[in-house]
Amino acid sequence: MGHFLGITVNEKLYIKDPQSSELGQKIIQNGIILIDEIGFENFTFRRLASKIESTEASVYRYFENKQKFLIYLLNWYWEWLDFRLSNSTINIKEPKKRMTVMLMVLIDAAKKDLEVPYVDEDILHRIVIVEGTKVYHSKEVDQQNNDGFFAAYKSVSERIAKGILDIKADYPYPRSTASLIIESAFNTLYFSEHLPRLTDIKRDQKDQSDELLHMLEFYVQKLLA
Amino acid sequence: MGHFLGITVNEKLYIKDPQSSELGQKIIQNGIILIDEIGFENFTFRRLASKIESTEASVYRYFENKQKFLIYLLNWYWEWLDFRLSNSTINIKEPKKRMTVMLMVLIDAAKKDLEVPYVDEDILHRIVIVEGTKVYHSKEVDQQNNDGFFAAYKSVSERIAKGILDIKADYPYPRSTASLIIESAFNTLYFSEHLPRLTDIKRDQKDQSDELLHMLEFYVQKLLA
DNA sequence: TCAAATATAATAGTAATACTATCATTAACG
DNA sequence: CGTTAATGATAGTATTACTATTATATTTGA
Repeated sequence: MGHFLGITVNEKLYIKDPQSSELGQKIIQNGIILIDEIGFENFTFRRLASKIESTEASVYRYFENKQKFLIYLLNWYWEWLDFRLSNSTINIKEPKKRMTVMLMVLIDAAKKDLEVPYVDEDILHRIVIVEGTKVYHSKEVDQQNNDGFFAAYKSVSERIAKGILDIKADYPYPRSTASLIIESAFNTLYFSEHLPRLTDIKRDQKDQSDELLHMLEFYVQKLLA
Repeated sequence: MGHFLGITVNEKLYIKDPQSSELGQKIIQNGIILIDEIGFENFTFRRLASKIESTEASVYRYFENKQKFLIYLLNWYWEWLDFRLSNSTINIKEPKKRMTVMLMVLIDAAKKDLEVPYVDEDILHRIVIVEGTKVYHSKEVDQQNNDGFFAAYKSVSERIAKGILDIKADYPYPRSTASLIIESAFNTLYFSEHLPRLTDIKRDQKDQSDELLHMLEFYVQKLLA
């Protein structure tokens, strides 16, 4: 079982729980840094092992392969985000206000309420933006979905869908719109940096996340009008 | 330069124009089929060569590597889609009607108006849905963007953004919304098949693309209200 | 406290991948 | 008819993605 204040990751994603040992935590910590630095396609267990001054074989004792490792990290992120979404809205009764807070948490503009020493959540957030959709766009998606690899992502999505229905109970597309909001948030952050012609949010402006929040609120408000 | 009724693909994406020779066309045709069958991660030039009874070295004479090959195929698709969007709306003056037609073309519900013998557009469409976002989510994105690898995609997106502004000239987020529409359309088709809890559109229903069209029209109508 | 179990390190090895190079053969072209 | 261009055949290299084996250090618990 996973550790540390409740971030539990699907057991099928690892061979030996990396949160349970020092080496495992170093793998997580430096894996996040390395994937962010060189990108997932260039990332190898050999390089990671060398970075942490361990061996390839040792890393393989924790994770079957780098794909599972990435899914593990993303799962960790979605569990963490799901916790933060839950935690930050627990005392807010008004549906629209709840939605605003969820959007803030989603784009990471809210302050962190759960810190784990071996996970840099900001770097992990970047990884989720860049590599997030790769894991379910594979030939193994159906098998992996059966194994519950995407449960945490679906939980986040359903939480937002529920927030939509709380605002407007007869809204016809809560799930699609929830996915749309999540993907729009991430795409905007990525596009503003790399493909600016695909978005209206500028990278340079210092209140970028304000602008993004306004846009997402605009979407929600218009769609649920 | 590219061939066949105007599908021209960025020259930097290939070493030798595959549309100009029989072997090149076989590479395109069977490459599409093979990627669809086994997925891009399992796809290799060796396997492709064996499928077309040629050699790895021969395939490498056309494309530098499989990543460029995928970008080539996606580019081909975006050029083709851009042409169809343009072609199918050229005589429609009413902005809302134009948008509807564009949405229909986007989800492939409209009949084809340009057929190329060595490209199965339906299979290619599936590849775009599954592998489409992988190409720009890489460490090379900025260099590749400079080289114009995503120009065709941006052209499609801008065409839709323009369609949005034609309906409502002061709409604040035309580009983001255009991206959102494209990605929503593709995600819905993928999710309905593999991660149905992330969408409200069911796979089984026989009028699936009708439902998808309705949803996209709902989005456009609400957002531009 | 000693023996046993466990975790990691060190090393080696294999099959597949992602190419590059060379040379022979065929087709096409002027 | 001779030259050029395209493809095929074959081989080779570096890297990747693992698996296996043995040695050593650490922890545990009887």
